[in-house]
Amino acid sequence: MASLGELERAVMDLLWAGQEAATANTLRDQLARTSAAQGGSGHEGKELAVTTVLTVLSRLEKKGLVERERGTRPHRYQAVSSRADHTAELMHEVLGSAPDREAVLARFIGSVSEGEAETLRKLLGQP
Amino acid sequence: MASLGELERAVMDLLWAGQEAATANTLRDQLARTSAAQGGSGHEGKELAVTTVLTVLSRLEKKGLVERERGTRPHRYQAVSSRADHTAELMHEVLGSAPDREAVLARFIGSVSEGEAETLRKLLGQP
DNA sequence: TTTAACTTCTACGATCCGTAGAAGAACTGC
DNA sequence: GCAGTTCTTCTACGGATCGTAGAAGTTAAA
Repeated sequence: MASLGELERAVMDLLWAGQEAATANTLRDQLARTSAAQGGSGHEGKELAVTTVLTVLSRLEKKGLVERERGTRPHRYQAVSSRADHTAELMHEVLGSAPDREAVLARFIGSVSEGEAETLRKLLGQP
Repeated sequence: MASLGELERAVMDLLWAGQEAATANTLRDQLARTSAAQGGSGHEGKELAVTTVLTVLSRLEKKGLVERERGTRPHRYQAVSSRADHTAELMHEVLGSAPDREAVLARFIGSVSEGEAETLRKLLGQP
């Protein structure tokens, strides 16, 4: 139950990019600008209705990806976890469904760049 | 475009498990047996119509996960790549969409079991 | 207290997936 | 060669998810 739609993903990207919690209106404007100019993948320069953004935010909330402050008047929304955390979690999810985890890891490592391999070695440290 | 439905996944699991290419009928029977007894997740003991299996196989073929021998009379189907390869590819796909790959890897490594960390060290070898 | 901003409810069309019947194509035994 | 059987393709429907947004209800501001 982890897959996101195109607009849902665009919204998450904005929430992950900004450090502050955002309102639906802010997000709507950012979506309108994010953005024809950028190489943004898909959801660019659309003038969306605010209700559209609110619906998407509600769905993201139900999925546990977003939380909102209900206290403030324009509710403020923010990502529950960082993009890196979320992505890493997704990777574990994908990996977890395999009965041959070690084989998967082997293939995975096999096609990682040398730079990243180096990073991984550092992260793994000594036994 | 990588996510699979429940039945699609069950079929892939069978194709990945068996080493030989299988026919729709074989798969149908295996699906009927794979199986109430097993802890199979979801798609168990259903008596499916063969056309149902064929439809699913066609969809998997369109997605590039399965290929079929059209020459033989009952067409024979097999997975294009091993489960491990496919899963590793999926992991790369998930990772690839992130601008902060190293951060993701860090989180990922952070929540890997010690046994797997050991495996990873071996796989990475020396610089 | 009227109005403006904001949220919730409801809904519709598109796509995807599980499911399968109907119709068409090919093989097999006579 | 023909009839019956087997197999494939085409078409379709119902449920779920997602993009999209109007209508109605609620709260804050003037």
